[in-house]
Amino acid sequence: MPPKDKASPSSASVTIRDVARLAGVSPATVSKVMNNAPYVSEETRQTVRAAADKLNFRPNSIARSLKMSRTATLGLITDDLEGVFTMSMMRGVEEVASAQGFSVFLCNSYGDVARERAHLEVLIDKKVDGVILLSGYRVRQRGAPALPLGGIPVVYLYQYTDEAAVRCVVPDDFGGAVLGAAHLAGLGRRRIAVINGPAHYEATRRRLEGVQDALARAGVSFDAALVRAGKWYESSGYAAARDLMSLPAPPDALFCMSDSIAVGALGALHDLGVRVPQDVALIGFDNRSFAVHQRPPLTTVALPLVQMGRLAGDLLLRDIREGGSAAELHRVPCELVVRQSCGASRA
Amino acid sequence: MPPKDKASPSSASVTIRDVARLAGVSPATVSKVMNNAPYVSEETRQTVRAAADKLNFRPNSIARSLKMSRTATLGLITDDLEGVFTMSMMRGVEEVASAQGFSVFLCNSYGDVARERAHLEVLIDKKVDGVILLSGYRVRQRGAPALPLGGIPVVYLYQYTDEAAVRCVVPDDFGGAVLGAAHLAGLGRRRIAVINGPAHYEATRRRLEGVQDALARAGVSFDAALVRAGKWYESSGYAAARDLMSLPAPPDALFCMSDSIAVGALGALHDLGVRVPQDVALIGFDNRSFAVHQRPPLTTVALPLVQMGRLAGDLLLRDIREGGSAAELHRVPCELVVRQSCGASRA
DNA sequence: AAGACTTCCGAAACCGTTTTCTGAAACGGG
DNA sequence: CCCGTTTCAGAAAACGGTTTCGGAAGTCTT
Repeated sequence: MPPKDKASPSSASVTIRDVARLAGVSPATVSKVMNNAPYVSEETRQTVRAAADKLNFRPNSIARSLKMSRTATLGLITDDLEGVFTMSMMRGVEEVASAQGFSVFLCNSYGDVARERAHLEVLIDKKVDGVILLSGYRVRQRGAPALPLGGIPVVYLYQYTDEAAVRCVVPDDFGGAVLGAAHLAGLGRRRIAVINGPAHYEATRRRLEGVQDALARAGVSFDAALVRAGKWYESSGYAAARDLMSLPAPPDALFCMSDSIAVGALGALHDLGVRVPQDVALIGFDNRSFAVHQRPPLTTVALPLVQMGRLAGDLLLRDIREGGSAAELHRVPCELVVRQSCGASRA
Repeated sequence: MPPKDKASPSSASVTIRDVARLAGVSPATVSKVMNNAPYVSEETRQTVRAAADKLNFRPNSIARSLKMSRTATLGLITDDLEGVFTMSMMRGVEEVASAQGFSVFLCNSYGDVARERAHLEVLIDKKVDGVILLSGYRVRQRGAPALPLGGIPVVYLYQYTDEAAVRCVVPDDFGGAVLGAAHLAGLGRRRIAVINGPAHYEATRRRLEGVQDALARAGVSFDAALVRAGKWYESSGYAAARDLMSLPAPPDALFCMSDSIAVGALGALHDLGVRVPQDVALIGFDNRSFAVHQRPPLTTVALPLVQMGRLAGDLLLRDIREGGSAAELHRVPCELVVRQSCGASRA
């Protein structure tokens, strides 16, 4: 009996009017029970609900959005979808967003301003309730171009900006460095060298300040002759480590500002025949996935990427809910993950 | 003069009626010129356009979607947002989607069926035009749960399924293995061992068939005693390599079915004092980011992740446009990237 | 018993587009 | 000069929900 239309449970979309008709009430009433609005009797509630799920009714959120002008939708624009830190942060925001019933649009700008702007316009047109600008880079981007945000809340993730009234969430580089340096000092290391990233990064500056602070507090002297700055990559770490170890009084610990640098340094130490951690302790930064697979496994300070993503999502959702938008800078604390390259194992 | 409303170029949303009023025409006409519909004079076209961008008019795509019941929106559900292969595939689909004016919703199911289902329902409610189910795992997922797709097109990415009328795109594991094995054979290797992944993976089976095929074609005999199966991880590669090299007649080449396995094997060979590539050639699979940083840099067969993503996006968009949906399985070809672990350098 | 609330429900307007459908004007052919 | 066509423009009806508003009934006060 294919002609019977009763057999198919739904197929073409069933509207609020359909369930109203079946329940013998008005569309308005159906709307009210679907939204748990007051002033509808328990009896009709039951009737309507029964009708609704007999018809397998699912409210059309497009229609709802049109009326309410809220879409329960976020935009996420990243400048490097394939960046090594990107996906963990994305996981954080996706997690809190979907937990609160929001969906997130994914946009990749490839670091191109025009593309970013285009994405943003589409997002605005699609009436997202807020957007997160996520940078896969560490570069501090001062004076970002004024974006055509349609008056919706924005938060910058892993990115600084000078724009007024936007929130930023970044890792607490200073605190992270303190953690690492204190660890080294606590293990008895006294000549602590640092192999830093490029000088123009905000992160490197703050991390360096962090080790200085921690060392001062621990009573070990900081030797400025023991710091090298270079690139974030392995080769840079390799060269710097060789250089440092050829000093008349070589260091007994290497604080590397990235895990990549650390594996480079590890290679140099290996080539030089110096033992890690017996002769020199080695610590990295970032907690990249390969850190655990080094020999010895790398002690490192972890970037709180997922937490940063979660915080960004929470801030944005709160702004959406409450309308506020103070220009706060949130530094989320790093975490020390100790493995074996410093000579101490977990308690 | 704050009371003047003329100063602010837009602020509260300007609708099609506003520009109609300013242009002195009806809303219908404005709609027509915005969509380049025929039967409107060039003169009014100009007038309307002028009014539109004087008012900075941006059409409300929610309203449009409501009427048209097409949202220019895709859903992408991944079971492992942080998976090592996920983001490259995502980049591919984002690329083609946004190039064609589509936005993509990002959903992370954590491999949890209930969560996947929940996401899917939200996507359906949000009236996405199609969805991509992206698996970060290699596991073949036969008989996936029948999902409540609301009659919209779906494509499975990096994932097999038995469901009717859905498209799948996966890498051509067989062809990739042929590439690698032929490379080894062409370099004169005769005793080629393979360190495989778990036996229950479709990928491992096909890859093994690939090397057998290539070897047969190259006239080098395939020794079944020279294959080991294990996990995808380094430790597995390490153990297998040691085992293989302790044979009375050890192999002169190791075909590792993942780059992780290969670096494990590389470690074993190093510990054993056998030289790579002089004594034994080593080839990996996947082209992971760390492959290039090995010593020697790893020759490997690259998974065509971005291309797979692009293809999935193209297929889906085509289905959306044309309504078709044949259940095709697309195997996209892998690519050999030769570095130094096999003794041949690039031409 | 009359008035003041309170509860319950539905008619209708609305959100901002698109799309008929109708009609007027211009045009062209015989 | 009259009668098809064709071009152009607008009124109005959707699309599928939410919300205001008013009316009807019921419940408490005095």
